[in-house]
Amino acid sequence: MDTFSTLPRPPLNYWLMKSEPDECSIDDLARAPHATVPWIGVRNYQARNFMRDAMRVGDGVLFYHSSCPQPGIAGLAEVASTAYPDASQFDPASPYHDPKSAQDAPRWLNVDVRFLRKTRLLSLPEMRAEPVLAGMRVLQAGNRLSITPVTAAEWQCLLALLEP
DNA sequence: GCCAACGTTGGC
DNA sequence: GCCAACGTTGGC
Repeated sequence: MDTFSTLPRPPLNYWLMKSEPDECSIDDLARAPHATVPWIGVRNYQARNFMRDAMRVGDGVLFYHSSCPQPGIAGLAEVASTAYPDASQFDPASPYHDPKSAQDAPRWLNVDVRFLRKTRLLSLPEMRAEPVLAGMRVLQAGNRLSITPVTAAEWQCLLALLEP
């Protein structure tokens, strides 16, 4: 019997995180140093709060390709850090520059995301065909939130669909 | 290019 | 604090 199995342990969470493949594709993530990228550029308070308040190291991440010819889930990743100030908000040369954010009170945060593996491209129509996934935010019309929570049931269903 | 959805801005 | 106008996202 595993002695450690009785120790209290915070449950992991699951997330879907959108990335435009022109900006950072699943292949870009795989090739990044340590196969890890800082998830910079989030400028939405709800998405920021997910990173700040709910993400833990080791949380599962569905890497989603958005605004591209074949939108859908392209790979699996994991949360590799807790949230810390997003440096790009203070860089005037960055498209993510926020002149209203102060150095001593950073408005925007990011976590690091680490590559786990590429999957086949799981398309939106395929996801819509699964009743278990019907409630996913990414399937709702007009959804713009770039980070959304995924339930354990949705996660299990998606992993099964992604089996090679 | 269209358009639905939704966050942000700014006048009052 | 309200709310109309505007801008952005993002699938189709």
